[in-house]
Amino acid sequence: MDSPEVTVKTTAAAGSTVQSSNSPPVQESPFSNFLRNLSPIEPVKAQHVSQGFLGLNSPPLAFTSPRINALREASSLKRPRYHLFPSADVSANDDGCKKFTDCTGELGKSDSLLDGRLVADTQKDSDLKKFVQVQPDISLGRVGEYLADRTEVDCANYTTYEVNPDLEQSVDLLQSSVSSITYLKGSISKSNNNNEMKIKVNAHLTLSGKAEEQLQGESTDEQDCGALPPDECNTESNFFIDLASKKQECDISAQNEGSVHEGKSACHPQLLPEPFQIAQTYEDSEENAGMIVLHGLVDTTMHDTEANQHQRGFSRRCLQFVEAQPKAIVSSSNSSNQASDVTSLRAPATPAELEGLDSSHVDLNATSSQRQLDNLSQPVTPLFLPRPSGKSPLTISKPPGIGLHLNSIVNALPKGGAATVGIKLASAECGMFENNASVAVSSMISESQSIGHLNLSQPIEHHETPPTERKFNSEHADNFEEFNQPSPKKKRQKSSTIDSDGCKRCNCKKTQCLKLYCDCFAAGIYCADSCTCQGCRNRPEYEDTVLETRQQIESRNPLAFAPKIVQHANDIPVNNGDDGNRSMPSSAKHKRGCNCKKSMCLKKYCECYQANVGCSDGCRCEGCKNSYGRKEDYVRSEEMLGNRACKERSEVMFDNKLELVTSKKDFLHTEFYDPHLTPLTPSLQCSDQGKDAQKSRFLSRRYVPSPDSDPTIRSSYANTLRPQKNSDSNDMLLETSKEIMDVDSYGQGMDYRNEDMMDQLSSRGDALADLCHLTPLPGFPSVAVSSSGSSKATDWKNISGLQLYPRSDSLSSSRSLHWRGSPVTPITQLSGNKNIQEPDSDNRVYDISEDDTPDILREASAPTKSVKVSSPNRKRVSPPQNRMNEIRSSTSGPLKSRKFILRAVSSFPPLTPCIDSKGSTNQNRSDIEENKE
DNA sequence: GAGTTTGAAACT
DNA sequence: CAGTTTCAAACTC
Repeated sequence: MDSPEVTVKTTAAAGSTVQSSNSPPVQESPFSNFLRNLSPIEPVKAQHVSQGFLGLNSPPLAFTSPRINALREASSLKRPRYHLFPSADVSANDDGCKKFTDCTGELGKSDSLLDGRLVADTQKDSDLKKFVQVQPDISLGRVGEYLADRTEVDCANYTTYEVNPDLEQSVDLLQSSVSSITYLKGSISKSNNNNEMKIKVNAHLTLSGKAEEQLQGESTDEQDCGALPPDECNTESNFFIDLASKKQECDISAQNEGSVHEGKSACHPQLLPEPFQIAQTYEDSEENAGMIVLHGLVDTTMHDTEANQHQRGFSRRCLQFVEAQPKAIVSSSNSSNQASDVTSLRAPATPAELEGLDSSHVDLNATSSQRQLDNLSQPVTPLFLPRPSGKSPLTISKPPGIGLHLNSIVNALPKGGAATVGIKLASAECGMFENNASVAVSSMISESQSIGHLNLSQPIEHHETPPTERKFNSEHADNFEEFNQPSPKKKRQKSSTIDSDGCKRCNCKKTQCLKLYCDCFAAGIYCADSCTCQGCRNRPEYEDTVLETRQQIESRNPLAFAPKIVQHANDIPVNNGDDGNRSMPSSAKHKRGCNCKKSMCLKKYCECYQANVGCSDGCRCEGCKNSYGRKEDYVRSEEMLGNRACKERSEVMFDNKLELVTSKKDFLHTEFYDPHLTPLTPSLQCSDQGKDAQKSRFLSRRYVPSPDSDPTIRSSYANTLRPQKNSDSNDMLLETSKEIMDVDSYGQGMDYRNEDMMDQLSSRGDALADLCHLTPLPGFPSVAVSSSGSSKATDWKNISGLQLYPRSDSLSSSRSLHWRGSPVTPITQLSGNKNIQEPDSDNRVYDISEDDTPDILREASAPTKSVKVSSPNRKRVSPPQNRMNEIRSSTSGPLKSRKFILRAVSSFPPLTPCIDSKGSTNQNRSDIEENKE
């Protein structure tokens, strides 16, 4: 674990571009050696395992929990991730959020809320400052950065934070003596009178010091409403930010960097690689409870039953399978010894506080926005993590997903414009028990990404939801739908399946809501009161039954609960739409594909269409006229892309190799160590596809509100990406990063993330591109695995990156990153690596990312896309979990290839790209902003 | 709101 | 794996 921390720092530094000067020695020594010694694959596994289950450093206590808990965790764990993604999406996509907000005033409010709140609470800030003063090294600075990014704070301010001499020293110390570690946690929670926004920030800092020091500080603020605008008070939201996982920090930081704009460059990414876990939980006292958890890493230490309980409390309606959330929560709450808990902030406030601590650099501009957001009460910000490196804050855990359940998507996205983030989060909370894997990943975020809305949370207890909140939620939900779906149909959905809250509501009569026929069940959420189902057993009361049933279903089809929509590597924009607006979320596609015969994929009978995704090669549809993209077009585009991608990649690689080397080293460190933490980030970092982006579609968009609704986002997005496609490697990177982000976002959150990511990546896009090329990470087998739904916690943990998988689709190059996260991926990579330049590679990546299970299966398979995956028949094909595990663990066949790759890479770590990407982000961001404007 | 259509899920 | 049945959403009236 020690090493990871160090690596993180180094990576951060690299990201900042300051790499060479500051961290070089430190960075390389521990990690590089380690990496060199270890085969690339192995390290990843080891870390991965440790993190996943054990929690980063945390003791296995959490795991010790009874089997029952374990089961839940397995499923629940995934869920949390899921949540994470959404949140991550939000956080990561700050820019995107803004854009989104711009498009929809409400959304903008939500964004502003986070920022504004943060800013608003000066007191909190003071508290934070104190905390910070006590331990300057603490990663909190990162948080501040992150916040700053959100608020568009000057980088300089962060730099002060980030560049803590202490940290650097600590790094050195670490090198010299790994044994000593300082662990810090800061948890900040804030509760509002009416609405509770609790943000707990647990920052674990590991300082390699001679002596081990544990600092604990807790501060609790309950200023809330008083300080905050009354609006905020309306809803209760709990944010938990755990900065526990070091590894994740790297990823996050990299991602976050994107958020930081120009200032980033100035800022030095020296922040320690501390894991961040940010979990946001929204509770509608009434009905809705949503939690978003961002875990870079899962701290086992953090796990507490309390956390679980807490969670449950929050997610009333949602099944709680995720470990991550609980952990995060627990960590914040318990933080028994290790961490200092600072509770006080509302989500928004926290960032501000953090910033304030350091230098109060953060711009308070957000305040105005804050107020706007206040009403929302939904914490959009939740997920942000401050980056160690400083410049840009962070990355957000990507949503799990990319792959979103259709259901989840529906729930999460569509309705509220303003609350998009919150909504997403809520959706995730709501339901998603998805597969273990899915949960873990997303998530997206997200996993699959989605957040339960207010309704989701409805616990039995909380049936009562204040009308006001409900309205609020419903409104958001509506917005969401608008985004996702064509305006005309929105209404329909609302009336029928989606309830005011934006949550699904079913009408099952014979299945007791325990089969996939039930949208609620399929989405991993409990049925709500609004459901008109008969004999419903998909309720918290029947949790055991639900879990059992789920397991059964998963046993038959591991991917049953995995997100149905996966992002695609290809970017080819598909505007098939009848509506010009409706460009496809090109990058996304339905995992299994549809089988429509009479609807021509123009009605919601078609799952692809329903998800606002174009049909792909996996579809068996007849007479496809999917407005989001026809199957035919898809196939063609892919063919075309394959060739182009190869060429581009090869070119870029050569150009950028040199530059990348340094950055890569850092990156590798971070990745290896961090992979677990932030599976999502990798994808972002490595988006190979960026290159391919041209070809590739914009999958992520699908998550994003429908183009129609959200022109701004798209436009910015499109602008940034497309124009640059072919030109420079940097451009490529940017594009890729964007895509990645989209993918990552898991759908909804994706866009935002992308933006951030872009920013981060932009500066070092070149490096990233190279890396991508150089280190063909396998897509994300892991993701696939996770999605596959290994219900088991272990799998989930291993897969931690699952959420990422969605992204993986988009990014071929990113594979490397993914690869880290998921051991399995390597296999694919291997095959892919050889042929990085090969045309097929794109496809492969694509496939990997796309398919949940397929990846695993593919392992051995050659680069060629696996049409199979998409084939409808696959439905039940999901690979056995065991197998997946084996694959992950197994180093045999794949390993060889991996080793080969790694060695080559050793000179430049695949990870480095991430850093670079981060650095680049700034530029990207600016671009994005411009586009927005 | 009732009835029909549709395609996924489940079953054989 | 293919074919059939069941199911509930989507859709129409």
